[in-house]
Amino acid sequence: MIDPELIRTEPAAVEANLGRRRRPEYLDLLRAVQRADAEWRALVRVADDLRRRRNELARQIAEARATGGPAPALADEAKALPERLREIEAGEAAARTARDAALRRLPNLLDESVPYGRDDSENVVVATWGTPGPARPDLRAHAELLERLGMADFDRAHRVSGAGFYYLFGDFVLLDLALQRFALDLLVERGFTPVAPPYLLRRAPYEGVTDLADFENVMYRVAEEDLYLIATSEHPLAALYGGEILEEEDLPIRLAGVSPCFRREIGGHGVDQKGIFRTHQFQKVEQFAYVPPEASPAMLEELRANAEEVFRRLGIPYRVVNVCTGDMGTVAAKKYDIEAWFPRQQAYREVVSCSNCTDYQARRLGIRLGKAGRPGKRVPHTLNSTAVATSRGLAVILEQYQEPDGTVTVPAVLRPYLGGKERLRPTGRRP
RNA sequence: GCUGAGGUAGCCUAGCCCGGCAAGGCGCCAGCCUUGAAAGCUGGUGGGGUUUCCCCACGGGAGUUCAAAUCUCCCCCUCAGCGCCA
Repeated sequence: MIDPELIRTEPAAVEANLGRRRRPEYLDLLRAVQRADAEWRALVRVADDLRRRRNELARQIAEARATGGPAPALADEAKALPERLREIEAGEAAARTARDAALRRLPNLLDESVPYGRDDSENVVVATWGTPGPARPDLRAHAELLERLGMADFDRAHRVSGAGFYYLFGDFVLLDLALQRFALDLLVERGFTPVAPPYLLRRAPYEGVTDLADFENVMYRVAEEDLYLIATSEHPLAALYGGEILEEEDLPIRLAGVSPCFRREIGGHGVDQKGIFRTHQFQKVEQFAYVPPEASPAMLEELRANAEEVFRRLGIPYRVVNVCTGDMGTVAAKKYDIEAWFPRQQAYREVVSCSNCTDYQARRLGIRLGKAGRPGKRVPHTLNSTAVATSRGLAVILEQYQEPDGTVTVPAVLRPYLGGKERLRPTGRRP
């Protein structure tokens, strides 16, 4: 949520910033916020005056009763007042509701450094690491490779759960856990606290962390319950301190969430239709940070460096893009994507998303920064970044480390987590 | 799921029966005192506004009333016991 105070004091700057998104409905929403806010503020004054008078009269009547009988003139005025106040209060509530509804639908303000662009094709490459190999037409699609290894069953998963689900078996399950544990250990080394969060959230806190469209398109809702399956552990980690006051000396807070992620909408078909690249369910190790406002740009680079380190140690070439205006979501003010090189596809594909959400989530969640019981609260900034998602992280390993004989070399950094195993081989047995 | 107890400021609590300016403690901030610190003492300690002042804030909402933390109704949440259960 954008700071309403900023909309009052710097309307032109807010309008210019929202304008960069080239979505006229946002400017309409801004005007709706301004209109409702002005109306609300005017009515608050009228209502305050009426309440002051009501309190005066109540006091006088109480005093009069203590000494003698109530003065009739006072009683008449006192009787007439509540109805008028009720009318004003109704208008005040309506204006406030209208303002807040529009305010909550406005996206975050974009950082100055976000490049202008229409869609993801205009994201700007800011770094590359490693050298993409030559085309490898011999490589198998990762889904086919897994089936041949006897380490995944997609057809049966589709039968019992639908497209987008999968069974994994044997050493590949251990590789999944190894990849998570490797990323987690890296983060612990760098001062993060591992967190196993709840996998379902209530609607109210959930509305603080994401935008309404996600409830329609992305999240699974549990029937008969006010609960939603998390789409990423970012969500419970952001909601963790909702309504609380964080103290300066506790920041920065660095959390490493480990959880499954559930998503209804998983995008396109084609080359990825079968397999573990686009799925309704996957595991993710997520970085999350709470920082004072002035520290968020540096923290964004820190999270990005951690995510890059995961892929460097895995030996997987990648590039980093600065996501452009047309590809930005609602919540982030600035976002890097890390795109890993998939040698069979001869393409960079997104494996990490690293966002500075500034004060947008924290304000919606009612998180404040300051001393409990003292005035002068600020709103902290929140940031999040994938460390590794073990759908796509595994998929890229399967392409990068695939051998001509259909086996898969285990990346050296993962071997300690697999009892030193160097290679995934076909089991030759059911499943 | 059943029964009961609760939700008051950053935290803990009183007030609720019987309606009349939300009391107290802890923590925190400042001052006094002190070589320094602690203790002690004094004052302050939420949000908003047109800032000597006013309004709001007792889980949320509606109602009764001149006046609601307090009375009535609806809803939410937490805890405990029981039930069920990996």
